[in-house]
Amino acid sequence: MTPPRDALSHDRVLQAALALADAHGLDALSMRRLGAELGVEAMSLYRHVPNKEALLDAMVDAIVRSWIDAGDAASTDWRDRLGAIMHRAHATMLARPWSVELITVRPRVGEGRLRYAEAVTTALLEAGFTPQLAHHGLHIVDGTIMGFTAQQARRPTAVALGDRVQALADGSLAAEYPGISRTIREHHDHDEEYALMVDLVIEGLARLRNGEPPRRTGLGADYALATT
Amino acid sequence: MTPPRDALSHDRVLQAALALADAHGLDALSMRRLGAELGVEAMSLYRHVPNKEALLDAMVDAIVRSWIDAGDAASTDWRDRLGAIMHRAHATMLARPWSVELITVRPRVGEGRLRYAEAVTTALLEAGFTPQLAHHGLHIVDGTIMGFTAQQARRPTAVALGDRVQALADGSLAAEYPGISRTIREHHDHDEEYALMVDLVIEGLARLRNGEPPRRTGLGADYALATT
DNA sequence: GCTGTATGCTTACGTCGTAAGCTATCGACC
DNA sequence: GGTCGATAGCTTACGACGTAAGCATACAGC
Repeated sequence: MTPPRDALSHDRVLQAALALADAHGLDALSMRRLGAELGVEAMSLYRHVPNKEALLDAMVDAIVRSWIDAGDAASTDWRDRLGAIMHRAHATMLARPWSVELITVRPRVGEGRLRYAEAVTTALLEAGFTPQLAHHGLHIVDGTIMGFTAQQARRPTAVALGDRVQALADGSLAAEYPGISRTIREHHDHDEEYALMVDLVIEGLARLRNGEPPRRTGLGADYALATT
Repeated sequence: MTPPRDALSHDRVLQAALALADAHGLDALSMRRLGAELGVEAMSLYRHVPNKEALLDAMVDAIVRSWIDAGDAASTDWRDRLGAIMHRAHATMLARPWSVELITVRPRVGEGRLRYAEAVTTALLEAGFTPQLAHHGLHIVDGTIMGFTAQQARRPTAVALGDRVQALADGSLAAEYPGISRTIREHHDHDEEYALMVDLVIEGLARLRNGEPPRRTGLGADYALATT
């Protein structure tokens, strides 16, 4: 009945999943609905994808793959190479807010993640970082990208219990939260702020490479975990 | 039938939810199972919790609340105060790996999160940061905590497609991923690495406060998002 | 003792991921 | 050209899930 021209395939399923998440969010991505979007029953998808988990992993990898770019290696300055990757990662994740949750949480490593890790690692190694420090650097860069972006993605939809955010903004909670009340109304350019953090991290990495001894902070205090 | 001594309450439900997640992970936390754990039907929980979302939010807030400590304000050095908070946050999240996913993703702000944000913000303000910079600083600290911890929590369970991680470790993929292959075998103390990043971030913040002009990295390149 | 209110239980609905098996199409070969 | 195996999609079904609606019980205040 269905002409083989619009036959399913792993890639068509993947693209449709990305499109569906883009259009209606991650919660809307059910196998049934995804099938419907492709004019097909849910179970038909299982001919091309082992299960939903694998599909999510493939989505993550497709996105992470776009973080690196052939042009990166052309630049000789490791700072620019790293900065470009970090900014591209940030921009692509924010363009699909649902991806933040997926990427920060899924542990499965695909081709895309490996290539991204490789790009960051070699940039550091070529810049003269020891293997040990390059390893640390990868994790620091990785954590920076994910953490800042997740925090930023969380913000627009942030709602405090009982509209406390509103109360903070108009100053009526100034007694209880004086610090936040003073800062919350600052004008705020998110991209600018991210650029600030990227520079901060890259500069910090440079100092590590140059062997400047890190100053140990906050480890003296007893920060034993208080299990509530 | 049930004596009123072990009556339910919002708090008892919350504690049971935390315990259940601790024992069997977040996926095991269903209303039915949580009820069973309390010797009660699932629907009975709804007398004390509006819905599952609210319960998850309460769990997050209970954990975040433990990140700050009355002792923090005692220390005069803002670096120590910040460092203590960051290390405590890291430790408590890692003690309950399932919490990482919850905390990094949920946008709802409760009492605990507000108090944590307030603690970080006032530490920065009292250290002489401008409100604008203190605001940035809060987000940078927040991003650092979440990002690094999420990345670390993801790692132990990381599995690459077709055991590629194994292949990387024994060097058989050295041609394709030379950088990773060189660094992956480095001995690795996660807490040490986190301490490195905490110091890096705090040092970076200190420089910002002192007005050292950040060096702009990676913004020249075209990092336009490539929508796959 | 009566009654109103709080608490937990029962039943039911719609959704989810996916296992098992059926059917229909099509290319390759005798 | 007729047969046959493989491939792709469909049907049905099961056991979860969150939660809406209404019932039953048990206690507090009069």
